[in-house]
Amino acid sequence: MSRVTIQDIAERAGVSKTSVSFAFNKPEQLSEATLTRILEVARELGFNPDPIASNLKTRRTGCIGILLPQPLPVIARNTHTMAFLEGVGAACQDEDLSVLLVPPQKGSLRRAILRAAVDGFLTLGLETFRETMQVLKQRGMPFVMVDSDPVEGISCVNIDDQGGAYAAMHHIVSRGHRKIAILGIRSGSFGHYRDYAGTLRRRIDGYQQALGEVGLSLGNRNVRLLECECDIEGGYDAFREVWSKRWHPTAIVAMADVLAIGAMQAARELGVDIPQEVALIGYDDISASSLVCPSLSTIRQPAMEKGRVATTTLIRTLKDAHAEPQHIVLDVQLVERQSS
Amino acid sequence: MSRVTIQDIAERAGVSKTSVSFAFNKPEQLSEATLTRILEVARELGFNPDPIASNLKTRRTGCIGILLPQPLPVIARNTHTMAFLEGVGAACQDEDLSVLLVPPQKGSLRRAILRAAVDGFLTLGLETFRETMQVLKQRGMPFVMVDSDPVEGISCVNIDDQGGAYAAMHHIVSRGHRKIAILGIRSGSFGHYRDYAGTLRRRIDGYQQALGEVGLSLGNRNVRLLECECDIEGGYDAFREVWSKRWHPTAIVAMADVLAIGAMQAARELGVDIPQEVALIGYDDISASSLVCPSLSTIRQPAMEKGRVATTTLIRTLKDAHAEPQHIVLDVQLVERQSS
DNA sequence: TTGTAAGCGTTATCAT
DNA sequence: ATGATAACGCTTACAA
Repeated sequence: MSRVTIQDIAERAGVSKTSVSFAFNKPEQLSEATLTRILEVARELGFNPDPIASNLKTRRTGCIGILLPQPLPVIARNTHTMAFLEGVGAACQDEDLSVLLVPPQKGSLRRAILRAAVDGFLTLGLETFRETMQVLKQRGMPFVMVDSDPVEGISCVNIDDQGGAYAAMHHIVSRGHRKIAILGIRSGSFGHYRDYAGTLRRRIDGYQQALGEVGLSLGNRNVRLLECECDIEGGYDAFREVWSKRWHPTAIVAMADVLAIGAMQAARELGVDIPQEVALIGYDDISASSLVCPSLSTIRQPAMEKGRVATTTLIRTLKDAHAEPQHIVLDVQLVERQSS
Repeated sequence: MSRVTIQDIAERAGVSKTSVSFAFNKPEQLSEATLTRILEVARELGFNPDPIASNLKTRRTGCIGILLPQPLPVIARNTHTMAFLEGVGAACQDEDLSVLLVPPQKGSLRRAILRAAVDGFLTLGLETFRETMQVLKQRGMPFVMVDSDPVEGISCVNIDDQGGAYAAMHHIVSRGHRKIAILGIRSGSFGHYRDYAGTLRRRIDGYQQALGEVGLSLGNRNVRLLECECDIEGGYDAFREVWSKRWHPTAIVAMADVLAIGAMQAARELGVDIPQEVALIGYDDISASSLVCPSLSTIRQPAMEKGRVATTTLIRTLKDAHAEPQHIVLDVQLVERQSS
């Protein structure tokens, strides 16, 4: 028993393929009699229009892709990304769009982009965004970049990364800390923070700015950067590593709450008191941050809002290819809690 | 400037469409000379095979759909689901599959299923699984059901819901609690827990079993069920509601950790001590549960493993349509922490 | 190694 | 209100 097609229904109902198509897409064009007859036959044979064929013809998939910088398992572990997804979902609901998660294929985003059957892309915190942009443009597909460096002529949604990082570090140094470990996010420029781009770059800049105001700097002996896998375990490992050395910081500034929370766990295990022995501040304000003990000071960024805004921007472009590209920057906010 | 197709490349390179197709899919079939020429031309014109057209012809999309029982924003808020997704992602990586998140469209899963361009589905905690199964079968698409009632002839992955629920409630009653509030998950059978199916049904059964052993029962005056939206806020609201009444439980058993954590927040705000005044136990063991204060007793279920197993099962079916349907049940485990 | 030609299952255009 | 027919852009026997 091979696949039932529109053709089968047409024959069986004694009408043309056009009519069958109408029955599903523009029922109002059909007389009630034929409509019900067609639907009846379709139900009998268990027919439904093939979405792929339909996609090909209409050049629409009803589906937007989120281009992920890392494999799905890593992404799913990051609460902040999930909050972003929440916003995306909210914006998609009204338009009945589905969301395709597009991680790198065999390590290559290029492949992944070229194979994804979607109407448009959201890119999330790309490092290699120059190259990726190229591929996206080549596919001639609308896209909105989130957490990358703004680019002329392309819609971008960002948060005030530098301002937030400045606020975090300022908070720390203004409390007198002068021995500071920064838990960074491991990236393609591993070991070379000077080569950072996008979000990472701006955050480092913000940290540097606040450090500079008290005569410190990342090159300095007393300010150290560790680049971690961006999950709880990454932060956990980082703290243990830091504490295994002779040099101990009096404060830890993490580029993500997940890292801070991991560090907190390690600290607890090692009997290191937070905030007495080490002050700790994160970035993101994920929902766990207010729940942990001690509660985590952090920089709140509107992750969900970011997802929502990026998605509505994309949808606008989807509907009107000539919509003006937007550059949007969302505000962040220092949240002081117990960990600092 | 219209879309560049395989035809254009063929003409420009002076070869047939076949050869161009080979260049991208079976390069080894081509002489080095023609291969490079074709690729050269393709690069020049910025051509890449259209995935949708390719999907139609090959009847493969390289994409599996996760059928979600609720809108995406709700799902994204649930850490447990995200852990599941982590497992799905892990299993997809090797096969270069993407994941399409398929929430109900205009409230209807049916519509969503029929429009999704995927190779197979994972269903997640469906309540109306009878009807949904029907639609899935109609589409003739492989699928694996997760967290539903097992069905003959269809692969299902479940956890030992009843055993876990029994363990949770047993833990509570064995500590002497006789006034108990259960925070349930709001479902289609709202207000009628006797109509529950699937996971909810089995958990309720497990609770009942343990309650029965000490002469209690859900119908009882001192065992109350509240049905909550399954997120932190839902648990928060529920606790406030419970505490606003004259009747106060000495223990709260939540069907999900997110609910328990929400309740914990409300308790803190109201100055209610956990576990002194109320003992609290959850279900799932999401990552936040070990981090909150007091840390949350719960039933650990292998969410990620569930995702991984379900996905590999689906992949097996994808590769061999005649693979034996599997019924898999994963174990759970009581985790005693401070909240009880 | 490369070319020819027949689909894949729809939708869209233009008639009638 | 309904039908004939040509796309949509690609893959794949089969032939050369």
